[in-house]
Amino acid sequence: MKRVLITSAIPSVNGVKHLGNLVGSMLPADVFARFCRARGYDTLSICATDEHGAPIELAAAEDGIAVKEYCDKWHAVQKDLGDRFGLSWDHFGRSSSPQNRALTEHFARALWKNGLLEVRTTKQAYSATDGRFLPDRYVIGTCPHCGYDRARGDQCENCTRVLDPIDLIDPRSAVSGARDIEIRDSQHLFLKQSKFVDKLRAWIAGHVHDWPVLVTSIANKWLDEGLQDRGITRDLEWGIPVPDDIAGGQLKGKVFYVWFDAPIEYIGATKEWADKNSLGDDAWRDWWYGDKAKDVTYFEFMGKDNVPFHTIIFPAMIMGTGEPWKLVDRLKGFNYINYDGGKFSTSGKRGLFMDSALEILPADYWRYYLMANAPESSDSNFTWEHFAGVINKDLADVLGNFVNRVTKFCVARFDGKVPSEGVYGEDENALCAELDRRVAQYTDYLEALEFRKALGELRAIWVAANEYITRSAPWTHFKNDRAQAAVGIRMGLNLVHLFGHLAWPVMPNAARAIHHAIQDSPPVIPWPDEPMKEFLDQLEPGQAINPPDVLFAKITDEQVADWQLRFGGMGES
RNA sequence: GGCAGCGUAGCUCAGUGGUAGAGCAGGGGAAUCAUAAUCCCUUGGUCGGGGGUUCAAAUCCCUCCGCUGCUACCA
Repeated sequence: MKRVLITSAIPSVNGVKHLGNLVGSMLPADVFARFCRARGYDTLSICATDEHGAPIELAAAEDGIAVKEYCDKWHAVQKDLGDRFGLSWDHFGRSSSPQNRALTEHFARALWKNGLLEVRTTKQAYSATDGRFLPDRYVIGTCPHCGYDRARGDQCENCTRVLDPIDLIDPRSAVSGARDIEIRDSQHLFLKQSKFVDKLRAWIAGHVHDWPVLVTSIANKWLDEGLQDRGITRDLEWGIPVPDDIAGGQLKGKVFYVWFDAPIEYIGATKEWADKNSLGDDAWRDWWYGDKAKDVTYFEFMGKDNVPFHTIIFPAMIMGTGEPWKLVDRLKGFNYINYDGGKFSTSGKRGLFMDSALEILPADYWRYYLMANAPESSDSNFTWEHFAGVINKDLADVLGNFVNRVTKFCVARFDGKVPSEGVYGEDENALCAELDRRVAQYTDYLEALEFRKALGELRAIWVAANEYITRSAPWTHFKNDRAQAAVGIRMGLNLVHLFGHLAWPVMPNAARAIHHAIQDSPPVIPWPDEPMKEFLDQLEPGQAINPPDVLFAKITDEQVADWQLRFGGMGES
């Protein structure tokens, strides 16, 4: 059986994610995972919260709670929102887990043993008032180039020049405002990325045809600019401590850089999953390690900001262990979705976040819209008018109304049972032939991770059903040829049944409601692989149906106006 | 500054050498089962500007303009 491993870039634990975060990683990963399960593949879908890094430490401090407590709280919130969005992870882990700590230590030891890590002394900003080293971006001061007085230590926002905290005039702590910034020596571990350039280049060259241009161009850009060795430890309290047996204990009290342990958490979370279900070590290792994992196809989903970490640093780490860990096979990167012409912003609370999205509409509305307009070839733009137009036309009018008109007619004229009279003729054969093509195309697009095109094809399938029922016109035939009307409605009901199957990866709840109009559905609604002539002729005549209530309520102009007001935006960023 | 992506119909986007496309919006018609939902026909573009290669360019090359992103301690 085909084995498919799916990971989505792990979201930072701090706060509720916005729709931009969702559309580039978690949502497409879930649509694909559901599709794979529907096709009967052996599928493992993994995500987690990324719980390390200076911003998280500082956010906890701001809330006046311990970092552990902060992470517990927001992990639970994100898990709950994921569940409510229908994200069907096999496991939603935590990068702070003991499993990830053990694996991170393992990776570091293997890299150390292979001579691919080295200790270097770096100059770091330190504030005695804060009692801590400050990451570059947490030192602010006056830009030496343009005089902007709130330049960050890593870059001046005003003139965009890249800076070093040492360059700043009148430097101060962004945490406390303290001015006692001094530069101290600090020792850190560096990953000798420069040793991997040729290997990485060859590996990436092998994927120019199955990765998006976006991904290979970002990866090659990093290689072309020359890979610098990268610091993989930080002077922080919260994180995975560097074990004493590395570098003779010189790094006591330091933790690994968040981007060192975060990708390892894909593996860590898989071990968490195995442990939680008492499956034993082989259960997780067979997905990731050695010969048993060779038949696994590994898919990663992420926004473009994550691409360098997944095409350069993490692969270098894996290659550097010299151990047979799985490298990604298919890397799907996404651009950004903008909100009313500006950026989504977590800190600026601009845009639409997962919790408020669910307050106003069910998850499936968002799932459909976001995948149908996924930012695959370039950034895309969310506007309330466009959103309402798509939902109303595609979901309410084309799909929802089809289900409604067919089931209502069946109740009114055929006693709410699948009619038995008549036999399929030329029109039905032609429809089956068309749907054979279209369903195959839809399937191919999903296999190819072309979500926007896939959903366009799904929509075309719904349109084909409306065209058929118009040609078939059972409401006309009913008056003098009941058998002819029965054929149209029987096919109509079979089409509704088909829609329940086809929509499930994208809209699991709506798909279930549609399927329920015909009959109960299994937990995983399987993919309709058989010829349409068979699939669309399988409902038992005489079987009772359950006409649903309105499946998709239309969005009114008043709602659009209300939401625009409530969620701000309107072009300002 | 450097690099990358993008620029095609009013809007959102397909289209990598061979007669400019889809959906939505707009216009006309049909139908009346249905959430006034559907179906058919249709208006609409010198493919960001300019130059070049070619029998042929939205597509390849050069150049300019615009938007967006990245630029390694924000993930």
